[in-house]
Amino acid sequence: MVRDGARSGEHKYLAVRAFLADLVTSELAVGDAIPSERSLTEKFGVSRMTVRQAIDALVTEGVLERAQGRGTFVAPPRADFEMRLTTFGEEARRRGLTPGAQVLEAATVPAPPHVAEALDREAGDPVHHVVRLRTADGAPMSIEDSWIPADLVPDLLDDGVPESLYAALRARDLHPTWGEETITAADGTPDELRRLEMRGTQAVMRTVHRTFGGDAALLYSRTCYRGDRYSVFVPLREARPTLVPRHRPADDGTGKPEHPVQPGRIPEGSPR
Amino acid sequence: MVRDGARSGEHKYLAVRAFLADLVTSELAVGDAIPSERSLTEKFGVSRMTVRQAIDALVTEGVLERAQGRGTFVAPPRADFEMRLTTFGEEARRRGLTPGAQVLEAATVPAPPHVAEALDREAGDPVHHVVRLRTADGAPMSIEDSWIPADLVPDLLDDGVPESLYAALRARDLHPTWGEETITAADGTPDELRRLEMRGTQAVMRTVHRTFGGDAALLYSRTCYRGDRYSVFVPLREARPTLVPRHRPADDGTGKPEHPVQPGRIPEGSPR
DNA sequence: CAGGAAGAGTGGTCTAGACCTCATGATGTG
DNA sequence: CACATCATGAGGTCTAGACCACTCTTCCTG
Repeated sequence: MVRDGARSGEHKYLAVRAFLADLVTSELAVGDAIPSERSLTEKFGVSRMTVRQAIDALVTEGVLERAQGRGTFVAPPRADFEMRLTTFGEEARRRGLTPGAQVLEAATVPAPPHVAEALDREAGDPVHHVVRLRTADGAPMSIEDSWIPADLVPDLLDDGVPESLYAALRARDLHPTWGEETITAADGTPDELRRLEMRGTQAVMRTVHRTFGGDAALLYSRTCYRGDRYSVFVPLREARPTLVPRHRPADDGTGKPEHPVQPGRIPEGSPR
Repeated sequence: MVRDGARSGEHKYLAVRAFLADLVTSELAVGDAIPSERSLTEKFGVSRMTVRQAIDALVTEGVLERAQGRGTFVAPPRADFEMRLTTFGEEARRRGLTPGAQVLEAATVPAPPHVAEALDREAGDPVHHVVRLRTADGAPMSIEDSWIPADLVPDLLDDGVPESLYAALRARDLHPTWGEETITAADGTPDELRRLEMRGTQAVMRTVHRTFGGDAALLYSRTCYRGDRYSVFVPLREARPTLVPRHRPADDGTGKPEHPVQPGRIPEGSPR
């Protein structure tokens, strides 16, 4: 897991990987070939399996592509436009906009039932609740309702609302590792339309979002975006038949808990 | 690449992989441990590196999880709820609904400019154009505008509109491998609202979609979903700093084309 | 009984080769 | 000049070990 991220020479394959990563970012362009596996073997004085381990990592990350008989090449950057776990601020800056926020509410409160369920806590457990109007280049973009379990970051709101909730989490070693988002379209409420300064149209995009890190749910949020100013881009993978494990056998007593936070289940289904 | 999918004994690591995949689907439950690497070594009479190659594949697919010092375990099924390249019909059935379709238009026409651009063709090239009202359990769900290059499937519309466009593509060995989708929320037009039988609300979710297979764009579609009946679930990966290749150096003449269809570029960005 | 040490078993990294298939360009040959 | 052949070099698979790092259990000691 790489404890401090410091020394890259810990493992030989990491050294090779680092060399190749640097090559890709500083020397090569898309479509260029990297040095052959055997030449890397000599350059680093390692065995070919070790070189392949380094290359394999970059291939599964989508940075490189192998072509038998021809070589290994820099892959076109899909990375650029994949949906990722980012904050409103990071995303806005990436698109060349200046992000802003106006705090509408900020308090530590007992978790309402639906929040508790989403965060895998008990109803009534203390959670930080922040409501913000997000802007890009000064124009209102979305209204964001966020909840964070208070025990993870007790002092989150002590000095006012942090610029970035993610940054605050990361500062406490709570690194977001994955998340999920459910998107719907709906008519905005009069209050929302007013806050978002929408006039011609009234359609908004609503998202329900959860962020996970380590074993726990870190953040639950509901956001309402201006329909006319916001779009979401989603890459789709192949729908290959997926390996699905056998169902848990009637949960006999021997249960090994493992995986405390079972993903999914909340969204999309649950009509009613 | 596995040509026919027939012989699984071609490569030893594929045999091990197949054994483990079968184990996962038929014997093990989430959280169970698979046999240790060394015991698989004996069972199959292969070296440990070969066993690891098989396990690695399943780990990167998300089927298994390694834990140093403890073992390798069946991972919880994310697969279940990832956004994938599916058709309306498959998706509806997966949610327990009966899909239906009413063809509003079907013709082979010269590609309008925006369609040509999306499909990476010349404007005016012949494309099949199909407009359908999609229903689930009889209730209108969406209006779907689809374009497919005519040269890929010349006889697509000869016997009426196929039940499933994807199935028709697959039948011609044009397997969709990946796609992209841009989602926005907007007010439906009066015509759309009427066709979708929407009364209380008028927000719709619009998606612009492209499907790719092999080297070519196979399908371009614009769909308008009822906002009150449709939602999209998106898993989010970690936003790790991505390796970005050096920019193409002013495209000197030596250009190796490669990668004919450059992904993205159309959606989301392009403000201007 | 509590705490620590040792051992066993797991995955993680690594070697120094081997032979295979595939793509490509040079070399002949008709 | 066009086409087939072959050599070269790339990645793909595989071996039979080695030692390391980590986890868990068991057993011994205080």
